[in-house]
Amino acid sequence: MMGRSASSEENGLKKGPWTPEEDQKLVDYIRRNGHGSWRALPKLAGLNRCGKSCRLRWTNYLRPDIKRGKFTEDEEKLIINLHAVLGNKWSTIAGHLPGRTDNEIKNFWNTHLKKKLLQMGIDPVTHRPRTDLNILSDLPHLLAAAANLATSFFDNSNTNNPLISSDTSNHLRLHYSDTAQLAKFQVLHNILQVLGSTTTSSSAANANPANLDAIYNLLGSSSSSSSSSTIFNMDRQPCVDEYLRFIEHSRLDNAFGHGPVGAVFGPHNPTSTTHHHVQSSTNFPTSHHHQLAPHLVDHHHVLSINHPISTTCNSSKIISDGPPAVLNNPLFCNNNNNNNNNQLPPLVSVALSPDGHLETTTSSSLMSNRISNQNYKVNPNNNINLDLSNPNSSTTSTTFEAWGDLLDDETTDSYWKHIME
DNA sequence: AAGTACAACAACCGCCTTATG
DNA sequence: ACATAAGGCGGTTGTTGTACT
Repeated sequence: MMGRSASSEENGLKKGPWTPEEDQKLVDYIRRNGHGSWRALPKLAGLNRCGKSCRLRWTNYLRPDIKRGKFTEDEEKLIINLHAVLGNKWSTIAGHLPGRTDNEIKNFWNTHLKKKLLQMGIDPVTHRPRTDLNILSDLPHLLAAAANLATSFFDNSNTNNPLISSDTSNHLRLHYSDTAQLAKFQVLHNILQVLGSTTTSSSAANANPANLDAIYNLLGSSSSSSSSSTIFNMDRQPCVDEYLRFIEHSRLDNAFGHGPVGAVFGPHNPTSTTHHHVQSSTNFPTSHHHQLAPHLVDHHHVLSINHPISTTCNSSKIISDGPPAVLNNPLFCNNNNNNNNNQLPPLVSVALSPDGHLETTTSSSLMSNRISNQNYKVNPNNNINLDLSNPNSSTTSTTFEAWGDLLDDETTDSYWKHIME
């Protein structure tokens, strides 16, 4: 038995898992008559269930067009991409995966994808590097996980790996020693996020010099173990020094209230009134549900989105009553063209192109266009249409790729310029 | 072999929106 | 304009299956 007790409830209606006999009754009835009114259905079909239970059983399990079985890699990537844009809008996400139900996708996310992202040091809610305060205490584990992941992802033999784009330019074909450095840098990147994001909180202790020393030591010890390796063709030590100076700089900036890093993950400060179901209220999830990944917003393009648009997405009415609060928050913005040299780059950006396309892009593809992107096309009827026909969709930028590109891209963000140069 | 911990997932619950009178 | 019913959505629960000790 699964789920709830199968015993009769006080109203006399059965709950809990469905028996094959019940399934048969439901299927037979709907085949003959359609479901009609769900409330009336159970009686007519001879089922001792509430209509809601019948509807759920039909839509999530018995419907003939349901695809069962393991999620494919493409489906997995698509879910991650859609989640980065839509948040926990499971039904909307399900609308883009034929044959999959929202419930199935939700379960898959909670049991598989969430963990996968966490293991990579990526916050599954924001799709940004993890910022939880345990990250420092979890450093050894994270480092090991990152190294393992990076090693496997950058294995040349793994051609299906989402971190490796289809291009053959050897951008990402790093040697093992470099891979290890890459992994460390990824961890450091996370640490930086933590340091920056906690300096305005009561946990500012995380940014104390002792922690910086610890980080420095971490890298220092590594430098002696692989003396010849370099990071992206640069001497490591100056780079590390620069990185740590950057941390300090960010920290000090924040202390005086004008540093960008510390507030990157701050409140979204929504301007809209309370919306319990954001799908009918704004064209972006609100901070109330923590569904908008702040990094989705690209400051460079945000201004052009600053007009009311009414859109529908997968038949759910979405009305914008002005730009989401985060769009007005420079702290969530890319730094392509601003003076926040210290701000970390967003992994994915949302942009409205001149011809009215709402696009999501990775930090690197903003510049290099090397990786294709999901396109949300706003058609004349103001319907957002996720273009899945894109032949490059199998190489669509994901958080994984974004990380790879993030470390690979030498031109996208002045932040990385600042560090690397 | 038995016990324990965890993963998986169907099903439920409560809340919200939409439809209808 | 309002009340209520119905449908839909997202979060959560609780049992089963499996891996591990």
